[in-house]
Amino acid sequence: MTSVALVDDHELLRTGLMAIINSFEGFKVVMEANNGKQFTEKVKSKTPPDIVLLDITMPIMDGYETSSWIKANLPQTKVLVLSMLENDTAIIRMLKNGARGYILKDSKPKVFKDALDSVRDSGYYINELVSNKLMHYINHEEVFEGDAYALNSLSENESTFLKWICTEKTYKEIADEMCLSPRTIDTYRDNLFKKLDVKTRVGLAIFAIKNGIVNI
Amino acid sequence: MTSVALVDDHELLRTGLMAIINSFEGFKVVMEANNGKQFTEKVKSKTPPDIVLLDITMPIMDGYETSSWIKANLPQTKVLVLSMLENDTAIIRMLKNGARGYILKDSKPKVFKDALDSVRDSGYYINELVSNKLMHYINHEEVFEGDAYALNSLSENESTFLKWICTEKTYKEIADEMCLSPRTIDTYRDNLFKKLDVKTRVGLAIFAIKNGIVNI
DNA sequence: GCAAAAAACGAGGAAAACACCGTTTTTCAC
DNA sequence: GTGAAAAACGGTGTTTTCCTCGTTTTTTGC
Repeated sequence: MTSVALVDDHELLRTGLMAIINSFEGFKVVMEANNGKQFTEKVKSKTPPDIVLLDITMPIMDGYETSSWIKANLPQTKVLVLSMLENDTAIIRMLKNGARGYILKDSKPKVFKDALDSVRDSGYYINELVSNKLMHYINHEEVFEGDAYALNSLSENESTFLKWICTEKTYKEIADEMCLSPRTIDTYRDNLFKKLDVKTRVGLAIFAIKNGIVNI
Repeated sequence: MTSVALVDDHELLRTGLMAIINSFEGFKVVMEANNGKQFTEKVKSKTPPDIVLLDITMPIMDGYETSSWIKANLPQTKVLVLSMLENDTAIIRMLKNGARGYILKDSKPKVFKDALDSVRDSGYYINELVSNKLMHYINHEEVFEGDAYALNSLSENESTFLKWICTEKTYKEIADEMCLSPRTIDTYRDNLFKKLDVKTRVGLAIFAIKNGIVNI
């Protein structure tokens, strides 16, 4: 019997998933959590699950962090990402953080079953989504290195700044909110322009939303 | 037996929901659709369902349109909204378009059951989310009128403009793309600032993304 | 402790965004 | 075809954003 944990902030989706998974031969849901933080706490007092079904966009501790944590602390546990995000950076970043497979929330149940089977049996689920990104990654490593690395290397302040970016505040007002000089905010912006390869504040906002740094 | 249709583009969520609903005493899922358009076609050859569980964000024909269509064409069918969107405009707009209740996708199954029961028995499900918005709406009708109406009344050009807003192009470049004078683009922007009650381009971009006018 | 790297800060200027004054052209009901 | 409404357009000035030249302070590796 393969044990599965569900980590997703949508309780209704979790309930549905649990029904589906428990109906699959050989799988059983043994743990649920609203976010990564809650998972790390719950798993302390339990046997780690074989597979973690992990969402990316979650409050408090998101999927990126959670996957890294699992990779470092629960070497026997395999992460299967279940997300709405379909963009290159999110996929590559999760794979780099130790995920064994990546499926979209609007997949068919058949795909879902295949993914679980494959992760259990071979340790990985390589679908077209993942293989395409991997191929592209091999051929354009520099680009993804820059992008995915940047996403991983965002400092606490830069993440906070990106949240403020997605508001109507001016940079001066953001500086006040973050208790920093406007000039420092300028530096943050210019660094992020380079890191994320965008040229305007709108570009930053779109990036932040696309990658789940802010939830709107 | 109350018949239920599921209209949502996330197949996995639909499968889970179906399992949950069929486990409820007295409810049965009789129809599924990926979007509003598919629903309107499927329902032609069938008995209309008693309740439609309707998502907002969908390709081709979204929840707003679908709810209006149901209101006009299937007077016996009651719409219960199941969405991720928690913003005032979306809720008010769906209620105006005939929805009988509005629950979030991260609700607990208990809430979900209550909502279905209530819509079946009394025709409505008034939870805190809805009653708060309704109360606020009563007291600030002009505001919501403006907001919800604006969303409905965006012209073709304004929608196109909002798509360009979510890029890194300058207004001058947008003017070129849309074959209009920069001055006209200025007018579009100023009108939308008033209509949507925002002050900056970032505000416009967030609004466009939040309300599904652009898909990122 | 010391050099290197990273973070925070400063001044000044060009470009874009925003605000306010408007006019001309097009559309459309009557 | 006429008047009203909507759409497109113009000029000017302020504020914000973006860019370029930096310096000072703090953190980090050795």
